[in-house]
Amino acid sequence: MTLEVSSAVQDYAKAIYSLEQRREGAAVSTNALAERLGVSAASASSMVKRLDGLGLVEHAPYKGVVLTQRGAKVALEVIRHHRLLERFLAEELGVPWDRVHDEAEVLEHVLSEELEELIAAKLGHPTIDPHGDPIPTADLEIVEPVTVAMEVLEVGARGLFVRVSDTDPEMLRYLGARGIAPGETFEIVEKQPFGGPLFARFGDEDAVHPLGGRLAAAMRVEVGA
Amino acid sequence: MTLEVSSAVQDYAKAIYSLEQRREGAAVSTNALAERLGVSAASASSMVKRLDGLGLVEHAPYKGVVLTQRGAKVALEVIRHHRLLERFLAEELGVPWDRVHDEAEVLEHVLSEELEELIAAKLGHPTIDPHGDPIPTADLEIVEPVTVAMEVLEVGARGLFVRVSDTDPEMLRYLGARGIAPGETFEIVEKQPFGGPLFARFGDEDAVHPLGGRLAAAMRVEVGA
DNA sequence: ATTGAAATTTCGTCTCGTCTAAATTGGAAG
DNA sequence: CTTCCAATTTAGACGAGACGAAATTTCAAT
Repeated sequence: MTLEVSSAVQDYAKAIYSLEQRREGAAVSTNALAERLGVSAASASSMVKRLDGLGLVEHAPYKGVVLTQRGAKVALEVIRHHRLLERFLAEELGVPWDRVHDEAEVLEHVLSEELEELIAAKLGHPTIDPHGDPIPTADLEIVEPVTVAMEVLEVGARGLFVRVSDTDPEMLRYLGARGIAPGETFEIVEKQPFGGPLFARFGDEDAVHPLGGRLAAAMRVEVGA
Repeated sequence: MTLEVSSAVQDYAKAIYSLEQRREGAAVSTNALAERLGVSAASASSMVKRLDGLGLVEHAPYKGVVLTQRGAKVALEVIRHHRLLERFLAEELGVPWDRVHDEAEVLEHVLSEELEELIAAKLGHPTIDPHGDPIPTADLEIVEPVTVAMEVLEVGARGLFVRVSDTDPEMLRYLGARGIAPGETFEIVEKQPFGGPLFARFGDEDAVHPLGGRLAAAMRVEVGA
């Protein structure tokens, strides 16, 4: 068995963590993991065995995988690095928000703990990244806010646009070009039937933006207020 | 033959470049390379073959290795990353100068060209790093200033402390604790015989500092007023 | 209960970068 | 001109991480 928590191991831990979130804590299938990471099912399967050997996951063969305490710690450490870096790149270096994800994806694995701390301090210990994703604290606590997809809302709903997936640059550029970012309040002014687009006003702007398809699914909001 | 310029390949190119500098352009021996990188001679030998296959070096078996144009470009790109990062870490994040080297050593391999440019711009396109080493320009030109080791100087010599190796944190902490950094003028006030230490005054301070052994060898200076 | 498709794992192989041990070469000293 | 030593290269192996193909398991549908 191996002893090192390599970049690859970190990526697997992060992916499992993220898939566990989505599936409400249920075991993560090898296939889902493979797809998420863009590797073959065979690769994911053998890597899962390694993670098990490292004590980072519980693996019930053919039944999926669940992070252990230690595995979650590895994942949250990398996620903290990733989101702090995204925030840092956006805020201190002016990297456009549709590109911070890819940059952070490689930097996250080589960020030392000292540098992590210096960056966090410089930013004033932020709690969310540019896409609205929460940043785990230094002792790896994280609060996932309860949100719903924008697409489920009905006309008249008001709320706060909270977060959006950081993985699709296209989508982020689209939102960015229209000045729509997490932190804005909104109101649904119209909704087309049969899963059609909805139309929303953001902040105190007059403009009404059509939101449909994958976009309305990716945008997470807090309702009420 | 392989096609990728991996981190390892970059490290070898960088090491060869640095050893070529030291040996005034002469071919670099496999042994010197191995020692520099902390790997076995066998590893260096096989890697040299790969670099040759990649067109990054000319390898005359048993005679040593010389960087090609392409190889030098790879080396200078990494050196630019390294030194820009050192400067950035020191200036923007307050990393102590004896630690910037190790941080930069890993970050240099994952820095994108966009980020490199943003960092350079933010720093105002600096030409030297915190240890006084010149930073290659964006089109990879570099000017190595002509310097001599401080240890060869005689009493009465005046000049400018220009650079010091970034690889020995101990040494850097020692100098830092005494407020001695590249950019300071100095004057030699005393020199002990038989390769003994010399004594120098820096800047407009009154304090006289003894400098001997590896320290006086590592400090590079420009002489003459 | 049986069967068949889908998910998963196993098997054998590949590249990268390292190692040790063994073979080879070059050059200096006699 | 030989001999011998140090430097170098070759040979063989390994671990990490990936792959495709083949075997296995699960599970839903009959």
